[in-house]
Amino acid sequence: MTKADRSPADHDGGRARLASHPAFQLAQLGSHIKGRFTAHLAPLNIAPRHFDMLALLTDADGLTQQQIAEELNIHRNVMVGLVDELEARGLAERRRHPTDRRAYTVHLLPAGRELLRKADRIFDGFENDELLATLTTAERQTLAELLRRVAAAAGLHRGVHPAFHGSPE
Amino acid sequence: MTKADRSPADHDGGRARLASHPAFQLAQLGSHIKGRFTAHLAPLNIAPRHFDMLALLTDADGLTQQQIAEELNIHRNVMVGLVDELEARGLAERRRHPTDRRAYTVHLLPAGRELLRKADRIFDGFENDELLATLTTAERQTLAELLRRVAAAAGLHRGVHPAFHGSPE
DNA sequence: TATTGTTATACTCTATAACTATA
DNA sequence: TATAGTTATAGAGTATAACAATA
Repeated sequence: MTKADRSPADHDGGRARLASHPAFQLAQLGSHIKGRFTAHLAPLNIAPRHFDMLALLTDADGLTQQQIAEELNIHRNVMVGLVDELEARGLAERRRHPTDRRAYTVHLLPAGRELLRKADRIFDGFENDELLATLTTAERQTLAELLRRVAAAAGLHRGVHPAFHGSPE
Repeated sequence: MTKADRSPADHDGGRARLASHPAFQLAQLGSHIKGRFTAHLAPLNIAPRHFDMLALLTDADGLTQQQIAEELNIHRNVMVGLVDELEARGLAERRRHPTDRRAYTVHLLPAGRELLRKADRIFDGFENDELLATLTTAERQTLAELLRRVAAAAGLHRGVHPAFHGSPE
C-alpha cells in the first residue's frame, strides 16, 4: 500500500478554518519569508541578521554593540559573535568609544556597503518579483499601510526587525 | 556615563527604510505573533504546534502520523514526540491502522476537543482584541484577502502552518 | 553599585542517519 | 526495494549566569 492509496488529498474539509485568519496567515507568511530570504541571501554568504545589521549601520554608523543589539532585538552576547563575523570578513570594524572606554562602536567598511547594495537588490527582487508579484501596485500600498498600522499597534515601531533573526522555518 | 547620554533616541534617520516593505513587515509581524500566541497559550500548557495539531485532527481525525507531519510541515521524527505528549495527557491516542500494520492513526479524545475549544477562544481573543484591534471590520477583511492571495501565490495553500512551529522570536 | 563587552554553560529545536517491522 | 514509526546524535540558536574592565 502506498501513501497515495491512503491519502486521496480530499481531507481538506474545515481545514481552511485557520487559513483565513490574519493572525495565522501572518505567522505562516512570516516564517515562509524568512526561509525564502535566507535562501536568496545564501550566495552572499550572509544571513538575514547580517543584512539587518548592515542596514542599521548604514543609517546609524558608529552605534555601540549594545545599541545595535537593542535595535535588532538580540542579546548583547550574540552581538559579540555577530560583530566578530563582520569584522573577520572586512565588512565592519570595532573602534574604541571616544569617551567610554568600556564600549566599542561599530563602523561599516566599504566592503560592507558594497555587500549591502547587493543584498538590497536581492531583497527588492524577492519582494517585487516573487512575494508580491500577484498584487497590483495599489494593492501593495494598501497591504503595506495595513501592516504598518498593525505593527505600530503591536509596538513594533521603528526599523527593528526581530523577525529576520534566528533560523528559518 | 549612562546609556541615555549616548543614545538620545534620535538616530532614526533612514531606518524606516525597511519598515515600509511588506516583506519585512510580514517577517517582523510573523515572529511577533508567534511569540505572543505562545505566551497566550502558556496557561493551557501547550505550544502553538499542539494547537495546530489539535485543530488539524478536529477537521481530519484518524490521519496517520506521516500525514499529519506533512500537513503541518514538520518532520516525522518530531511527530513521534508530539503524539507522545498528546497521548500522555489524554488529549489524543494512537490506533493501529486498519490495513497497514506499519502505521498508526491518531485520534482526538474528548479532553483534546475541550482543550482545543479553550485554545480557539484564546486565539480569537488575541486576534480580535489585541492584534487587529486597530483595524475596522472592513479593513480586516481586506487584509485577510490580500494575505490569502500572497500566501496562495507562495504555495502556502491549504491549512498548513509552518509558521506556528518552532520556538518564538 | 551599575554597565560594556566577553565567555561558558545549558537548554531547546532541528536535521541526519540508522534501525525495525512491515508493505 | 520502499515506507511507517522510532531512536540516537549532532548541529544550530538562544538564554542565563558569571567575569574583568570601567563608569
